[in-house]
Amino acid sequence: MALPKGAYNPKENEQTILDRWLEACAYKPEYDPKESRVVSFEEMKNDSREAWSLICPPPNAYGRPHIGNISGYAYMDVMARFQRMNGKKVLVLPGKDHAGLEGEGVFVREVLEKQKRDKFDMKREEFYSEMMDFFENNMDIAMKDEKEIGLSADFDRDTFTLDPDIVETVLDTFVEMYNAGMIYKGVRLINWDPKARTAVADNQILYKESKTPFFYFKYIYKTGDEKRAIELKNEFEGKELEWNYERNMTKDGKEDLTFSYGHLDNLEIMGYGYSNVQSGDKIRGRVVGIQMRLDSKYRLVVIHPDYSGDIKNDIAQTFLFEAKYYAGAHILLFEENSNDSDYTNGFVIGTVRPETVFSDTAIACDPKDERYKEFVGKEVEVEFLGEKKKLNFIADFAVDKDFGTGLLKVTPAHAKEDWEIASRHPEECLPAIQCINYDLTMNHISGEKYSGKKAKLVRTEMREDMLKKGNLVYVNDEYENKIQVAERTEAPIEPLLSSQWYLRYDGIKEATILMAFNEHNDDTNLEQSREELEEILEKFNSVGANNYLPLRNDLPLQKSLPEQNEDIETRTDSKATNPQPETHNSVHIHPETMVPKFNHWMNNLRDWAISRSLWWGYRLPVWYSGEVKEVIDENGQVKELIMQNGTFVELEYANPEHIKVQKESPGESWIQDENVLDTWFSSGQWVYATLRKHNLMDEFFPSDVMVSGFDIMENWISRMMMFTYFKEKSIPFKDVYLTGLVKGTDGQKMSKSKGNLINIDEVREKYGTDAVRMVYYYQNTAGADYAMTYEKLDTFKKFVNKIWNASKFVEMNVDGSEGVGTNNNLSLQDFQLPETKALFNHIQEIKEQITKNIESFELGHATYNLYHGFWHEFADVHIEAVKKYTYTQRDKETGEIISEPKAEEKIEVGRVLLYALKNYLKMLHPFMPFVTQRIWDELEKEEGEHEFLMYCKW
RNA sequence: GAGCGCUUAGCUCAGCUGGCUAGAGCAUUUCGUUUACACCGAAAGGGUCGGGGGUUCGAAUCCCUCAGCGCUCACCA
Repeated sequence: MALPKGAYNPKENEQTILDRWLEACAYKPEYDPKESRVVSFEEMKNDSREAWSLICPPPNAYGRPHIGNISGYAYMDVMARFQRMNGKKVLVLPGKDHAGLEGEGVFVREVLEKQKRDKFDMKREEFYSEMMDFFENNMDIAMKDEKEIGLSADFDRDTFTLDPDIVETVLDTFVEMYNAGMIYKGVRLINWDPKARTAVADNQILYKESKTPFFYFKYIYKTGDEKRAIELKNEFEGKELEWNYERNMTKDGKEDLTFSYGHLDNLEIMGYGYSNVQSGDKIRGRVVGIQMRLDSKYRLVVIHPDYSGDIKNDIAQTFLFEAKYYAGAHILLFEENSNDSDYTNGFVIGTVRPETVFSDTAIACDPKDERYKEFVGKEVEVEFLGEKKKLNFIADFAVDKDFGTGLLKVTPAHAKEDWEIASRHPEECLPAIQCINYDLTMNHISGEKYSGKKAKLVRTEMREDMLKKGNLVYVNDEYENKIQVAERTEAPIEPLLSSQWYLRYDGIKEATILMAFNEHNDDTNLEQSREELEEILEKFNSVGANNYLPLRNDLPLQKSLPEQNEDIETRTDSKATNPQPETHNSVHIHPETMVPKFNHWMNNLRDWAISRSLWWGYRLPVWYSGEVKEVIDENGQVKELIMQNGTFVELEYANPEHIKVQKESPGESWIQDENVLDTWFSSGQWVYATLRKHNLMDEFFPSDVMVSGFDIMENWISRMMMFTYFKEKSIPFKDVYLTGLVKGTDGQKMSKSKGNLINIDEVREKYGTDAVRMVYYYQNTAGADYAMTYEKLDTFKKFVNKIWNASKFVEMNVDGSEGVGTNNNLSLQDFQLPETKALFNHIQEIKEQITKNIESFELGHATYNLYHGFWHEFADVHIEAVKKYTYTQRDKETGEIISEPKAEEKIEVGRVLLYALKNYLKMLHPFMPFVTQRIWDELEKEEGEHEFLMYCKW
């Protein structure tokens, strides 16, 4: 019964201790610390201890948990052990994630490709079952890591996202949401990867710098006064005029065009080719053209008689410059062309993709743009390449009046931004028309000449054609932009229409914003006030989603967006008036600074595309009564057809003869949708899905804390809140602790190429698990990144050893002493000596600080208190101070005994030392479970002190 | 472009709602100790708390502004 000599050896002790905990089932809520045994499930439920639960975020089960996952376990474990020590019945529920897209990717790469096999040679069932084997194998490895870092979780209840019970819950939710009108199928814009022939998610897109010709083309618009233009031409062609200069404008930067303006009779005059004109001077120049504007005003264009530049090109650029100030201007060059089509006005629009013009459904301008005001809300008939078509003219805040000519062609089928504009103006902009096929050839919508040709080729051909037909104004060949490229294939993304399943967030979104509502949510952060949100929610809950929401259809949700120029004065302190939410129905995010970020995300939520064309995951519980295919019809609209009695008819999403949404097949002839659900659809249900599976809802729901990396706060935390609200009308958890990013040994972001990766086995072996854990906690704050450096590891290895040695000292001084007494009931009155009193007080103070810090999730502070308190106060000050009562004092030179320790004093010192040590061990235990348990094992227990520190009273 | 954050000792970082001479670890220098611990102890040096301005009796801490860096989102027809 004595701690062995020498330094603490973690390797020798950790496994033994871990095995004892596991064998005793000490991690399970069924463990009864009073009787030190495992009770039945029913007994556990009747156990009156307060329940506390934490559901572990499931790591991707295709490999070992990474250092970030493991750091998460360390945080979770502190909380769990702390709660046990405070007498709670604790459930820590671990799990593993199937990681749909990524999981399938890893399996295909790591297993199939190495075996030179192809997914598409396999049957779906065969593929699925092989993958399941692969995952099951990996899950055991992952669980080993969880155990070794000391995570005190109920490993018997480890849950996989594809466990049958979980699948049931997830699919039930899908059906319920569908029935509530929240899940719908619709034709929407997707990011089409033409190389992989699949849709890719927004976050799998990269942006690549590229030089693309930028076309300014004209939608010819006849104003009916072309005759007047011809008269002006005849009157002024080639004449030299003398006119009064009014103002001089110099274009900044590289393009050295100089303009001047003036009047002659009733005609405005614009001259160029003039420079350094003095105010008030007369200007003389030759008329080269007439500029017409959509409001039918005319302007003569003149150049300096000595001008020797490239008139045509200069005028084109002049025109662009002008277009910024005068809508729809058009210039006639008298010497260049006499084709009548050149006398027309038009809407000039810039684009890098003229081939999509055939899909335009509207022309949009900035609502603040005075130039086009008179056209907004009207239908205009325009001409392009000799064809007439009608377009709606709309105003939308997404258009910037200062960019280009301030006009935007709305092409909902082929541009994301346009799709969004269209969704705000469905009447004017929809249905979308698709003119490009999935193989990037043009389809029938683009007319006979281009149909069947590659879109890129058509773009070049159109340049010529537009010029001939008077539709081309100017091309900037030096234009630089960023094009979207698929991350995997590097193929340029083509936005196209395709049918997808979507989840509409209405109702659950408002609920979630309210859940996280706190003092950070002032009016500047939220589109809607708390009152409005509550109103929406009340409506959502009282009438049911189906009545509240617009019916499912393939139109995007109509939504009014706020005016951009809100009065900034309203920003003032709404902070003070915002009521704090009730504790029981709100989620507290730590650190609070993440809340505005969270709100930003929530306010910008769009309908979520939940289907993925994969095999690994939850296949959609959707059934079709016949074969389904997607086509582009004669009007360019993407439609799904379904085989009915031998012919294809249009698939009606609301027709139960065509589609049924249910878990079981409606019958043999019904065909199940090929897609699986996005992984977040299941992880978003993780809290209640796991607790339901284990029949623990009554006891442990809602859970207490969720620990997660801050990088998935938006994707995961918010979805758990939304799903849980939908399904349980409750918060999923009370607190969210966000962890930062673990950086490498050199303080840089960990990456294989930098060679700064941490090998967890190696580090644990060399420094011990307790030291590794301390590095995660020490001086770290929620959400902050931190580096796992060898210096820090070394520091805490030494700290572990310091605890070890100080314990040996205490042991030496209490061993055999009588009357150490009931440590749990000691008070200041039990101590007489100033040194023992001081130590006793120190323990009270530090305990108070540490308790407060753990409860407020300030683990960095708590470990700082512990490190500093144990080492520099307990060991360096207090232990040194009491030594004089326990040592025989000798004269340094002679070696003669000066004084002997007094028995009474020695006992008192022993008592306070043991008291201090035991309390420190308890306080250290949640952070450093192994070494503290090891030392605890050596100490004599008093009544009420449990064999396991995690069940000792805090 | 928008949102959020960071900038404190040579290095890595704490410092929460403003308050006594601004802290820790590592590193550096000096001294000490071998009766818990050399994986030790005592002490020292080292900081215009990114720059500038403001509020205040008082600011690293609050406000404004500038600069540099980082993350996230959106990318401009």
